[in-house]
Amino acid sequence: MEEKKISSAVIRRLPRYYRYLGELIESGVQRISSKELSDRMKVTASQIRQDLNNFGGFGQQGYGYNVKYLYDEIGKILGIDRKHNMVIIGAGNLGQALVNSGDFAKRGFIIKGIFDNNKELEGKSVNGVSVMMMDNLKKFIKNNDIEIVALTLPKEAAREVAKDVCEAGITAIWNFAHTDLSLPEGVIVENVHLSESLMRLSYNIANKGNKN
Amino acid sequence: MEEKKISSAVIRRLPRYYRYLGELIESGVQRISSKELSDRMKVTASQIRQDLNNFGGFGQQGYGYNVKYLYDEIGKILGIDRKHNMVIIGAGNLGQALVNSGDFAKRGFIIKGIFDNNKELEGKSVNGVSVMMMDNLKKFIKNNDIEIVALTLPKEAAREVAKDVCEAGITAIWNFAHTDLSLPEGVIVENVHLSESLMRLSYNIANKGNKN
DNA sequence: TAGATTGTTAATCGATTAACAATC
DNA sequence: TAGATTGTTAATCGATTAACAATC
Repeated sequence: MEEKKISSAVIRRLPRYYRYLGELIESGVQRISSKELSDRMKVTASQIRQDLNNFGGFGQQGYGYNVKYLYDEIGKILGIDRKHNMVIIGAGNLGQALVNSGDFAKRGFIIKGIFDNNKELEGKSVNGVSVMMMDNLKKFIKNNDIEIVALTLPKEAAREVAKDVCEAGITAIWNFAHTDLSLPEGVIVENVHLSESLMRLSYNIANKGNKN
Repeated sequence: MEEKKISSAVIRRLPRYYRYLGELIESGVQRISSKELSDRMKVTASQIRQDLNNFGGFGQQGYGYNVKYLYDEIGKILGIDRKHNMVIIGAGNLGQALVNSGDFAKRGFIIKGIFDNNKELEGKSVNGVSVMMMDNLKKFIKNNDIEIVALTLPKEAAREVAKDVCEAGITAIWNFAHTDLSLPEGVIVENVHLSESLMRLSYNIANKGNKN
């Protein structure tokens, strides 16, 4: 108990550590110091040690960190040491692309279903998952132990569906719609706003050179 | 000259202001105070005023902000008051989804081409844009005034292609590959790491309740 | 043991919030 | 003019970096 609150800045960096450690494993590196990792990742060694020590002492003085061990520990912290069942709502291009991508399954995020309310898509097979109609959604969530809902829908529909799935007991939403969702207490939202990302790129193009 | 450096925290918030202002315009609201906007956006009024005043005084004492004017000004700051030509490299599911989406064109990001090195995709029409082979890429970039390259490729290929397009004069990359790109000085990268986003969601699921 | 490198405390830096005078 | 609300300075808070004692 009495857990200290971890800042979101730290959490934002964890998956990046995880990715670098994964690549180190692939290239056969077994131990690494915070200094060496800091050189590769272009962050300070101090930040790496501070970040990790939010969760425990994973290193050893005079030695550094065992790559595989640290990788596994960060995996546990991130909650990817177990499977997460997911459904995609919205079988448009992006929704289908998510289903088609194998990347998420590799990390334990299992796409159990994809939903839409366009009758023409009903039954269409996307990477072996067939598109279902929205009226089956609530029942499907309950019967298939679904934890995460990804919303790849227009904003108005997304707001409605978000409300519905929360009523069905969902507490984690991966939101690709161009809107913020206002949800009950305790429901977690992770937003992916692609057009905002592109605008930041555009800002940096427009202000290139103002680096002073 | 003597521009003060704007922090990336501010830049990250700008597109969100832009989005809220756009919705206010749609619902016919003509003026808004920082207080009122802060209530809607769940940020402090102080932060809104500080953020905006990095770029100029867009409001009026005793009145607030003119919604349409502020919207347009933020659009200019973000560099979306003009068109940006873009190509997508990697005609997989995600690449095709980006081409199929009309959202980017609406904001002035025009997808001029999509490339792959899979011969089977050559000539395939995606939303009216036909897939080209990579050996045409450099020439296409030069002849079509391409400013932004989106990389929707596996990481190894992305690193290579990034190098190539920089040689062809590209200075802005929208990177969806699961890797960081090391690029020449002055080249801008905006990363979209979907699996990292999903891991943050997973972290928050695993640590739900530790809100103290 | 000597050298290396962590874990952790202290110092610095930057971002957010509060306060209020300026002014529409 | 009086009321409202900005623009901006000052205060606070939090995150990052530096330093170093602990220890493998």
